[in-house]
Amino acid sequence: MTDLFLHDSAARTKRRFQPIDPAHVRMYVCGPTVYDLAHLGNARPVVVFDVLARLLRRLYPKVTYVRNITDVDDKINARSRDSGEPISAITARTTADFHRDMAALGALPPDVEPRATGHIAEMIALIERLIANGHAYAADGHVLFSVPSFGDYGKLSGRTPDELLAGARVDVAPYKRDAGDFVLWKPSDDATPGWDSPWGRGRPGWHIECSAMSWKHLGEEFDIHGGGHDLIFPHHENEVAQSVCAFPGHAFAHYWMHNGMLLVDGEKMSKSLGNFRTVRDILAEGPWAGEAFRLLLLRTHYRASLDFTMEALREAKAELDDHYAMLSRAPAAPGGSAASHLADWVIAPLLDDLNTPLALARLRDLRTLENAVTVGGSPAVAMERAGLAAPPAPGVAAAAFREAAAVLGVATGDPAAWLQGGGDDAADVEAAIAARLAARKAKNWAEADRIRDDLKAKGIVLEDGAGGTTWRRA
RNA sequence: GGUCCGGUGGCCGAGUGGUCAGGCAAGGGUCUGCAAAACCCUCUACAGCGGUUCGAUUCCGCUCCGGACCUCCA
Repeated sequence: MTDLFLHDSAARTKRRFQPIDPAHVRMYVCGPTVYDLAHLGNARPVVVFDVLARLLRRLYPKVTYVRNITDVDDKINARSRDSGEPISAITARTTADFHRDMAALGALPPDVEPRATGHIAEMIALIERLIANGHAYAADGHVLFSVPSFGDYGKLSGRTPDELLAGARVDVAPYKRDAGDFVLWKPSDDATPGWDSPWGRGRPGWHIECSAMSWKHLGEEFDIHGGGHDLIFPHHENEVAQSVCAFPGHAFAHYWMHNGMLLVDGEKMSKSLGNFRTVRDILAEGPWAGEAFRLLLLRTHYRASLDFTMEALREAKAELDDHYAMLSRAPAAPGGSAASHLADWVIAPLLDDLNTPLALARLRDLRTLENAVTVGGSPAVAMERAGLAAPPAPGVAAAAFREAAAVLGVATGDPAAWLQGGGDDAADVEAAIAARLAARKAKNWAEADRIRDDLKAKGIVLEDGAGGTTWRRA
């Protein structure tokens, strides 16, 4: 395997990935604020960084992937006020919903999933350091980060503080020394969650939690920080400011990765626009929908914006149908070096800034190769692309497919379950197939076709192959 | 208004200074009792206008269009 290259948002270019410690790669990704069901846009970073985590685990002996849960936030407080549901109930339920939805998308859990409310002490410690270092000040019950105290402020998002202020959409609070200063800690009234602190009972600002949790679980400096593109400013810009100023001499995240936005009808899906669709909505389409949506997400490069359509979801399902059909008919074969070599060929595009669309195209070539040697046909074109001089033995391309697909987290399920699951009439289908076989032996084509049409009406598709008749649900 | 990203064939979507992306859809074919599946073939595009170059879809400039960010956001 060759080197891994990642697009670094801070450098605005692709950089060769050089881990701080090759024996232990560390990655932090911004997780959800748990006050509502995850929408489609929330799923994109989860799936994208799930693939990156899988890839890193293939390349390095140890990977620690941290993704937080934000369970203290004014949106949660507002939700509780509106609905009357206790905050703890909202966050517990929404966290469980999030876990279930992301599992349905085939996303493996992160190694550590810290909760903001479990890291209040670390946040306070961080704020105290910032005050001691002259980068923060208490005012009117608040603690604010002093933006002018950090010369590199704006470097990540590529703006100057002046530019940022030019279009600011908010009124400047009177207790701010500088209009760009942002809140680290704010006072809570009796009806609002709060923790005792040197500045009185209060709660953290939005950005300090990620600085605290990444510090606690990954240290002052770590390899990769990920999240949605819309988080670059202000969230990540402020995180950098907090962490670098709290720990002078440390660079915080070495690589910043941001996924593009998911659009619906050409516009960003967001709660404020009210055009969001939940992951739950998609999962309701059928047992296939979670994996199909995952594939849909990976069919577009992670940094490009992606316009979601139901048609694209159905196309992704059709692609999985074909993948699983191939896997179900391919003979078992030992992995071996031929298979590993082919798997590496599929995985290689991922080393170039996670080029999942190209990797998926090569995965299809593996399917073509296996089909050609298993079912019949010419493997020539796929062979040429894969750089093969001779067709692989039956089962080898399928073994390579499974190995590569595991890195993408796509088509990793049981083929029979995918193709034939979702019903309890399997025995009836088998009986009908046997009856049709008898009719065919007797050259009673009318009866054979009647049985086939009968099954088709029930959503069962028959396929007569060299090895007998197989069936699947449409 | 400022900053940034992008416009690839009917649709989706990689990539490249000069010989192939790929998928879906469509049409044709091989196979099949007929189908289905599989495989093969066809469909040859890079928003527009300039510039650099022997040569530009690829680099540069301008224009048009779309999107994101500018202290809620994945």
